[in-house]
Amino acid sequence: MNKTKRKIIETAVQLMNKNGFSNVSLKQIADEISISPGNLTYHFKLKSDLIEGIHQQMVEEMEGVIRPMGMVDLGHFQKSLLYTFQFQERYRFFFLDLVEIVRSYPKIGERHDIITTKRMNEGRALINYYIGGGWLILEPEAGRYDIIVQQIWLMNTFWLGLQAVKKDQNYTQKIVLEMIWTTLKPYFTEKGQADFLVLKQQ
Amino acid sequence: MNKTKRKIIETAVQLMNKNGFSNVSLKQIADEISISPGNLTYHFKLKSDLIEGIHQQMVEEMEGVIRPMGMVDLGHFQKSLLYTFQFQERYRFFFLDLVEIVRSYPKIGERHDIITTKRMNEGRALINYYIGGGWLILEPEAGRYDIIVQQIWLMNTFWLGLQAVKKDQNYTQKIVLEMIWTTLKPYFTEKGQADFLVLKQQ
DNA sequence: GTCTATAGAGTGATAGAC
DNA sequence: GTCTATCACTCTATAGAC
Repeated sequence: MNKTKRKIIETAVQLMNKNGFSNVSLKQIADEISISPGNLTYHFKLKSDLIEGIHQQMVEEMEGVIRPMGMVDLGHFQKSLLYTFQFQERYRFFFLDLVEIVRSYPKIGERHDIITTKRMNEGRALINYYIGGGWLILEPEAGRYDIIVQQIWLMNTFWLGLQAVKKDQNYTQKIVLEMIWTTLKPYFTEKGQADFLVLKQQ
Repeated sequence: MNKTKRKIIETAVQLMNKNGFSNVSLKQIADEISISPGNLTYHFKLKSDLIEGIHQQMVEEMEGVIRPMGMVDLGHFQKSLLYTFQFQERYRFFFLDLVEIVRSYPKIGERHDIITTKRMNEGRALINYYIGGGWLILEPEAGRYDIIVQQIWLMNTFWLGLQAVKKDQNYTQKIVLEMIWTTLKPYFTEKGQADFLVLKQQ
């Protein structure tokens, strides 16, 4: 990808994070970067091409990062969450306006759906690993952990919205991290409990 | 409020639920209801007046309903959730595009923030009541139930987004209800457990 | 209370010169 | 690869007749 094309995407993301997805026009992007609207059109024939280009970059960046599947301990989950938070802050607009984006660009919706399913499966696999390793208790009833994975996914996906709506209280990454761990707390074994306390002190 | 004004609000809500908040124009509303744009402007001088009018109606409707505070058993929470779901389906657009609405109309944001704080406090009070009544165990660590209230609020506020993003799986009210109850399950006393089983069979 | 007509700004997209 | 110019459209809001 050439320099201008890259710059366009970078600027678009930056403006969307600032003003919200629906409130950024092609002209605005062109002005910010000091190129002509016609030039922008040369690089991305349609607006949807630009949006899909941004999403493509997101996907690559997300996949490109080592999500260490050599699961060693509870710290893996913690690291995974912290990376996700960082990623979400970087593409804030996407998670804040997710519904509108998916509605307006169905292709992105489909791709995101696939990714989501994949992540939920990974989450479930991680829980199984933690059960096997003696950090989490056996599933107390059929489907319990599946529901917990969904809870965590929902919190992890929409917490930026919570932050945007309730501005006064500071719903920081730290709080969300706590919310997510709290979901798992009742299911810790003694070993899990002990390791979690160590993790918390770090 | 006169008939036309009422009709405008009703139609606006209906169109926004269908097409998304940002994708509904004043002209569209006027066309749908077969009045002139000028007439619409007569009833709501500015677009923001219309949006605030809709929100006003939402608030009134929400407050107008008896949220029975004579808390008797776990069924109260269930009823309260089911009413909320119904309300959310009715004003789908608001919860799906909450972030964008709050961003574009700060007045609504402020009002909504106050309501949210109030609801969270109600949630915490309900949990205290359930502890006192022997349905829930004592707080296992300081602040645990506060976090749980926030988890429930987040799930309850953004589950429609989950539904919109993951279309294939059916994230129905039933599933969300289960997600929310699952959050409380580990904290049931034996009495709580027993009463919940009865509730589930209804 | 309802209408028509229109202003004025913004949108995405196209054509063609350089 | 970048520019200018412009089209066709949509949006909110206003003015004034009925």
